[in-house]
Amino acid sequence: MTSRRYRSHVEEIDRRIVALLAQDGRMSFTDLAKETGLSVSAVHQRVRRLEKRGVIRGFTALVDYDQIGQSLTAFVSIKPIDPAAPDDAPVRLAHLKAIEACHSVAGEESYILKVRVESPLALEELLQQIRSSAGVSTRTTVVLSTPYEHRSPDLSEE
Amino acid sequence: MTSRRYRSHVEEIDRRIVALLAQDGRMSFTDLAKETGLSVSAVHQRVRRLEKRGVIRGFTALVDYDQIGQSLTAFVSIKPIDPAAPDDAPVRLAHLKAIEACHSVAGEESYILKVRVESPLALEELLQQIRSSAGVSTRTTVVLSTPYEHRSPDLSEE
DNA sequence: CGTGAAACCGGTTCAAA
DNA sequence: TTTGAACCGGTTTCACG
Repeated sequence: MTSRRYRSHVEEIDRRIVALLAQDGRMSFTDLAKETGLSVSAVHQRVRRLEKRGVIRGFTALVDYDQIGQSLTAFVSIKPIDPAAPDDAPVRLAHLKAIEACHSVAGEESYILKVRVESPLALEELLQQIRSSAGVSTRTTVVLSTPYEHRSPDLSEE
Repeated sequence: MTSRRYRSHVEEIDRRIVALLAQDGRMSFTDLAKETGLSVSAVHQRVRRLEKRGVIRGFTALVDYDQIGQSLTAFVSIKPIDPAAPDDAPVRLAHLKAIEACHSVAGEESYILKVRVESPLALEELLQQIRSSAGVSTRTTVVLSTPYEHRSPDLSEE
């Protein structure tokens, strides 16, 4: 153990497992066992525990949405029109399937939404739905291209 | 087939497969076969083809970074200090592991970065590295909480 | 929390249509 | 492109340390 800060051995292995599964979500328990030096069933147990604790929230396929018709991505920042009204935008917007993510943020606006739609027309319609559903004004930044996305942070040192 | 626009049967099945794997990246081929009405090996072939075509770019575990020490998320918008200089920010920034995504965008700024770090101090250091590596000014929006993320768009109608 | 063995189930390949 | 069969390898559970 030569790291500057203390970290228990089990945490170290769990981080390793998480990093490996972030890199390849379908890696087999057999391969995880080889990489971590544990037995297959020990790794199996740890992954189950990580899922139950919510450290691993699930597994997903990374999809190239350009190739399946959802080729317009945008960030939509929203701001309540009535600052006194209850701030329940996330719930009010949850039914809109085009919204991939919703982040509450510090700063001028209150939330940043990441949205994916088929076309500029679909974006226009979506923005109207967002404004009327949540009682907000919107500021939209259209994505032109994405050099990279979904890179997994380095967990070896924190 | 009662959809308004034409779509071939194979496309329909591929979309179904993609949607299912976006929902559960570890779903077995056996279950995919049941859901799609195909045989196991037919589904197997289709998934392989989707991976080769790049429609499925890979598989990953969805990680709760709060629980593993990367608890500060932020969006960093960047703008070149010299607008005449070559615009190679993505390559110049690629070595910074804390940058999870890089989007080229329309509007006031040229790129939006999504970053994850351990602490405010680490964010400060990262911003300095971004500015010096890419020759840009930065505008940072700190994420306070994330009501939802990684929701898969509805592929049934596009 | 770790292990190895046993039983089971899913992945992968193949020839055939 | 599809299928089913056959084989192989991974998953899962178990009793034990």
